Amino acid sequence: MHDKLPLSPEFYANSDVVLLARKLIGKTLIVMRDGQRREAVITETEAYAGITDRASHAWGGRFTSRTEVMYRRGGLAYVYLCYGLHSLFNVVTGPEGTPHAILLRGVYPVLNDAKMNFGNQVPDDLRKAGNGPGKLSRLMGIDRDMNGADLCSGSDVWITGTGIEIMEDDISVSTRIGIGYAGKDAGLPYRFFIDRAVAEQAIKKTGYF
DNA sequence: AACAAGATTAACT
DNA sequence: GTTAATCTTGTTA
Repeated sequence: MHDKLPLSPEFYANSDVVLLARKLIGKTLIVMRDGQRREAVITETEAYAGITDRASHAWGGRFTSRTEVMYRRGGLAYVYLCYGLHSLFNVVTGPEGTPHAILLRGVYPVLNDAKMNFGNQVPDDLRKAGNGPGKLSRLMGIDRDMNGADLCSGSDVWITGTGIEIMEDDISVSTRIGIGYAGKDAGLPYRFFIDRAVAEQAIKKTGYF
């Protein structure tokens, strides 16, 4: 049994948000909700590079009640409502004053208290339940109450580096989704993802449990 | 005070 | 491929 300790503040303080977005692939998101524990391997991320990135909420130095949390130290949660319907979960990164964030866009579930360990037998309806930023939050029980949550305390929501190994060659890179308004920044290669089959094989091969 | 847009999703044709 | 659902946010179109 792994300890599944949260990643440290030092990990999140790295000012290279694109590198961190890549490093989060294959790590495990853990959420405690109503006494229930849920764990899922991160399969898709996008980097949002602070004030210089037209796609970022903090572009041009915008500092509002919504974006305020992005300017705090790395290792906090930034959760906001998108299209009036979906809570999107981000990881704040970089040192204090640098509003970098990483959007989690996909996870593959590995544990849910209600159905116990999935192992190699994840139910069909859950295999795709975390492939999308809005679906991810619904699957894991994340909502805006978690905005500003400390990902380093290991209490409500955190990310652990133990468990899964992903090969560098298995990580795909592309432009980000749904940010056509961002002009030339829409072309930046800031999205990282792995196939579902790769995630399944890695979980199986590493022997997660 | 009013408005347009949005880091999406599911259910259509 | 198209569209409705739904509401907060940042801007003033």
